Amino acid sequence: MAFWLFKSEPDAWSWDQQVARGPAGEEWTGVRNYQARNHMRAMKLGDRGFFYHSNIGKQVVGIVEVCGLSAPDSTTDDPRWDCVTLRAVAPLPRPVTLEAIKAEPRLKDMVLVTNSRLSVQPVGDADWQVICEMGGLSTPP
DNA sequence: GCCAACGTTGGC
DNA sequence: GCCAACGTTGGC
Repeated sequence: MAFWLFKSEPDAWSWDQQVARGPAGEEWTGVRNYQARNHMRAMKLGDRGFFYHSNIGKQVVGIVEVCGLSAPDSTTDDPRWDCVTLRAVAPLPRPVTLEAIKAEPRLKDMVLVTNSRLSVQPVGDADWQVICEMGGLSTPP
């Protein structure tokens, strides 16, 4: 299983809204960046991801699961853009802030730190564990 | 609100 | 194919 990180401005789409969608999930529309799209195309059902609030909060707030493979993005007619479908799995008992991530030496190579503009990014297995523990999940769901 | 970093576009 | 101009993102 692979791990990812999805960024969203809570003004546009928040963790609470994601949770409200329930097990059916919601299409992760609006990505207009090739790198981010390619990551979504590489995702498999059951892959897990962090849900990160950018701009407001600047913290990882929850864990999502890929429940629909990459498919044409319904919010555009441009055939270049795809999106996956995500469902909420669990909130982090203690959200992990960008500040805390930057302060953790083991996370210095995270894409979130090295390329802050990429909205869908891969997360290494070790980094996943570290952030889950920082967030209060000793056993990731 | 500002601005640096980055990605994309389009003229040549 | 290069690169200047432009637009967007996102931290501060």
